Amino acid sequence: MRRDIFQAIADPTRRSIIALIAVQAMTPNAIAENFDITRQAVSKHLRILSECDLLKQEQQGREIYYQLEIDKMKEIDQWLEQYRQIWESRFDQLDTYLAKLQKDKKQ
Amino acid sequence: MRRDIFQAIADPTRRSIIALIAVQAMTPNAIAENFDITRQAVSKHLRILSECDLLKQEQQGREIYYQLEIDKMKEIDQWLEQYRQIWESRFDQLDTYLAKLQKDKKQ
DNA sequence: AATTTGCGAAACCAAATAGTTGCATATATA
DNA sequence: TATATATGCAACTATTTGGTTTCGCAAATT
Repeated sequence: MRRDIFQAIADPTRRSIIALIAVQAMTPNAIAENFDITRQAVSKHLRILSECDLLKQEQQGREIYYQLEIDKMKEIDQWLEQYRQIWESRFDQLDTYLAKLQKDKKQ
Repeated sequence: MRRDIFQAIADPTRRSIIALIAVQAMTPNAIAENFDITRQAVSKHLRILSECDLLKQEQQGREIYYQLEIDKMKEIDQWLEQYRQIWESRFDQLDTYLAKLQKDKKQ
């Protein structure tokens, strides 16, 4: 079973859960109140998010508080870095122009 | 059919295709040479990436050059922004500490 | 003109996904 | 002690996904 952060954030419900938890740690029941799906479905999302280390748990009696592991989000940022370099570069447009010249040459 | 950029980058093959095309525009055949799947499978990935405006096409005779629409990648960056604010903030640790105090109070 | 090449579309398939219901268990509370 | 609550897990289901093979078409090549 593939389980990485990109697959984790692919689901819109999971992105909403991440946004919720980013503000403050919450229990599965409290989270589920914000969605139209069952608590069990939320629990499965929490498991998926936990499996790729996006969440950490803290048990408080019979309640479990889920909290966002914000550092893990940096992985996406790191992946984006290579593309950020492209769009921030002023040579960007030049490259495109050169590629077009290359293609036109073939015609 | 759901089709957004987060679902598009969820697949590792598609992320590789994005990385390839980021360097220079390529034809489906040329892209497929880099993978162990059929050209048709690559074509389906290209369609998915195109459907969420991550790629643009340029026809050159019977060849089609696919190019990365780098601006679209900024959407991910924008989504990350809210979390970047969290991890870059020095109040980050304070918030966590306050949340813990809150929870401990309940015990 | 006949053939090869580059491509997309369609039909099909196995596996993964996101949801459900039902259940077991541990902790609070009456 | 009996009951209510919070949670995770398992079994099941419909849909989506990522791949395949087969096909048709248009552009290049012979």
